[in-house]
Amino acid sequence: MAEPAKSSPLNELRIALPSLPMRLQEVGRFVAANDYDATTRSMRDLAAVAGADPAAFTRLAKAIGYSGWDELRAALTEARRPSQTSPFSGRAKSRRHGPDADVALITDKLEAEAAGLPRISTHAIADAARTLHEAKRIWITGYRSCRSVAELLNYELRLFRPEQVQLVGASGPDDLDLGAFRPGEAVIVIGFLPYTHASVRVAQAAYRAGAKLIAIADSVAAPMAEGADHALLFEAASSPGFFPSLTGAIAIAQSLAAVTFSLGGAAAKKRLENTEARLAAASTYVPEKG
Amino acid sequence: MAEPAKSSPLNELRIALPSLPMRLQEVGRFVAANDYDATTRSMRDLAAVAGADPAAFTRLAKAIGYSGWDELRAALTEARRPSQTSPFSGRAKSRRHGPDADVALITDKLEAEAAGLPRISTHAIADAARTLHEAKRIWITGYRSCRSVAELLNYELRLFRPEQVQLVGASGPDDLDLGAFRPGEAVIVIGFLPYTHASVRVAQAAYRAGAKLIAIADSVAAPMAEGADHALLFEAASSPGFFPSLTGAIAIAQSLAAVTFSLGGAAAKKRLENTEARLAAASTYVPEKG
DNA sequence: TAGTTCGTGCAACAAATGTTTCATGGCCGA
DNA sequence: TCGGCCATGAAACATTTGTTGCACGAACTA
Repeated sequence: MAEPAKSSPLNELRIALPSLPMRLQEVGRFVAANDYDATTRSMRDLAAVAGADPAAFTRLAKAIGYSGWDELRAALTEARRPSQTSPFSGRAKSRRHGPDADVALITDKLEAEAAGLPRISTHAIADAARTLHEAKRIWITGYRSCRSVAELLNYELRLFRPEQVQLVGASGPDDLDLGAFRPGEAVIVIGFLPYTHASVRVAQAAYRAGAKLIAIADSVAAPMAEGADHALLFEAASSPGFFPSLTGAIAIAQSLAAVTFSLGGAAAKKRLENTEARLAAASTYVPEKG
Repeated sequence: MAEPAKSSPLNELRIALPSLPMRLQEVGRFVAANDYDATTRSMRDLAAVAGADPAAFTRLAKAIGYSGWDELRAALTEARRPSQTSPFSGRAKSRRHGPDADVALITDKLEAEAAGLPRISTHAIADAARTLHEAKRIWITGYRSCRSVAELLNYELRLFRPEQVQLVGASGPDDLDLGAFRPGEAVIVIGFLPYTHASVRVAQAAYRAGAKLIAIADSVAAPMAEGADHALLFEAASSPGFFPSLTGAIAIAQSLAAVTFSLGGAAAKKRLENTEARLAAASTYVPEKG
């Protein structure tokens, strides 16, 4: 009993998938991966592309609780209906109690974050990327929740500049790295209110060492942004009483990496391809099914 | 001759409309206004809704240059295919050279990400949060770039449930943790295309152990989302040639943490306050200046 | 080992689809 | 007013659709 929410037909399919016979799993995955074609093409067409028996689709539909393929397809069709883009469009925002309160809370949060993204200064990011491009070495710092942003940046930059990018504190105490800053290098510090002492120390160390400083922060008043060569600002403030939002910081980090890669030109592309080839060779990834 | 650009079937229809017989105009307008149903429902269904003769649809198709209704519908279907991820397709996207190219690139990226955020299923997040709330223990997994999301989630959840949240692989090889999954616990897996083998293994381990599985992924077709109790989907596809976007995943993670905290009520609030007090006492943060 | 169940492909089935034909009715020009 | 033309709806058509019954083979049980 207590079905876990029959929300969408794709969901039901996904949930039931592991307990299905092998061939039904195959066609089920095919439907999940090509749900648009599932709603528009005929069963036999799908079977031909998927390399399966037409009957399998009927059986699949019945296996997950529908009377037949027609009914499943109708459900998929309704789920994809474009006018349904915002099922909450009413925006009643009852906000009172019950589960709806939580939903409204998320909706508000997402909308606020979506609104904040376009406010990011793209020119500042482009300038900062140029600094990164010219840097002999790149240090990245982030503490507490900002550590996740720092690590993402570290990961993406290392994809095409593996030897020159390093996370501060990755291979020992931070203090060791702080002494290693040199002119011609770039230091990225990520942080927002309340600011950690450690991040401020990094910023100061970068300043003293004559390294370029790029601050990703929530305010020009942030201590680590003071005197930074580049200040990339995002909006962290969100629904009161909750953790600040890192969505903007992540968006900045990703854009920064993308532009830096773009500036890297053919050389960066080559490096990235090498990295990807190495990962593929190690069979890190699940092969895509044609 | 000299067709005025056969861009989209809807366009051809619109252009040819005035020169058509009255009843064909009616049907044509109906198709233009309900093109989604035109691609999914049958000709007779449409005729019933439009209050017209089924044959009119065939005649309409032939009147604007198609061999029949099937061919027109196929054209409409292709025109609506979602793989053309750019709803802004108009977008001249000068993209030429110079510094403006980079700026335009970031702007596009941010806009696309902002558009993707409201499409996240808030109900699914609320449901998943309820599962987390009831879980005796919470495991979090993410590899490669998704590790940053996993760590953010780990950080935020540990703020108010320190003893019950753990990053898979944080204290030794992953395999040790995989064997520790138990019924009544929750496992969160984050990943997108290309999927790592490791993340799929975690999902399977969770399934076998009878633990609740929450998948944060870019598609219902993601291997780790199969059979998951909750699938939270975001859009990772971004500007071609660049890394997939994690903005959506971060937004989901933050919302999940926020709602879970909200469900925790007074107890969670108390825990969070304790944690904050401890951090402040260690003078981790720079004091705010009044 | 023998018996049973279950998954799977093939082929035949009835229903539904798109198309065509035909008859009707209105319109315009002679 | 008559005759040809075209638009239109209804019905018959061949095709395609989704479905189901059946047979074969693998996996499991006793």
